[in-house]
Amino acid sequence: MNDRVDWNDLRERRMAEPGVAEAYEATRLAFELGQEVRHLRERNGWSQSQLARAASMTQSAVARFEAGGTVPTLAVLERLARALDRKLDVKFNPKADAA
Amino acid sequence: MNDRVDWNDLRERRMAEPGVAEAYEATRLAFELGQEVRHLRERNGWSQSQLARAASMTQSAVARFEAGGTVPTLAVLERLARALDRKLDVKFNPKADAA
DNA sequence: TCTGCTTATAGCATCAGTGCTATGGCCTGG
DNA sequence: CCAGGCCATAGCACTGATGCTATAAGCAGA
Repeated sequence: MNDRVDWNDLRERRMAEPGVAEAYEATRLAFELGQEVRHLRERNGWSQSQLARAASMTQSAVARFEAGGTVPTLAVLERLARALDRKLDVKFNPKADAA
Repeated sequence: MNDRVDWNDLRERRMAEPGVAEAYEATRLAFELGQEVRHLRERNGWSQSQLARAASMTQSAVARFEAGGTVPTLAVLERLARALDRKLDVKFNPKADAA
């Protein structure tokens, strides 16, 4: 879906930067969250515009987010979760027993 | 420990604003995360400075965060998780079966 | 009491995420 | 062929989160 995208490059370049191993994780997380949201949204048969409305944001913001174009804010994630009728969970789990 | 703090006020006022129910959640989450980190940190017998070093940030940033002064970024949470030898988990769980 | 370590805040600069608006490309149904 | 809906991006302004530096207060311990 994103072949000539520009953010893929951006992301890859970001994750390649030296000493940014942690940032890499954040970027990866952002990407995964984006995919999850897209998944949930499609599961509900909603368009980006609809989700946007439900989450008090714009279609462009949703697109940007789903594409992993930015590392989302907790506030945004919260709104999306609400819109998707989910519960946003953020926690520090022991490495071993991953969730 | 934060009696004459200023952020408590700030936070409370934030959460009181009308139509900011979602933002409220984010603020609350930030607060809880701050407490959790503080807890973990103290459990390890570390000072804010030490944690800061380990997480590539400054003592002031850690203090601000622990006090719930700001809604943290995923990047920061990620770094803190690493420093505390934890795994940052962010997910959209079904409301019913809370985590 | 002076020293040193710890936490709480304050400014200030900078960067990144969001909102908003506007396209462009794609597809599908008139 | 045109209209309309959907998604990907762009450009711009604004706001908020961080980093950095410096300082004040509280608390030992020498």
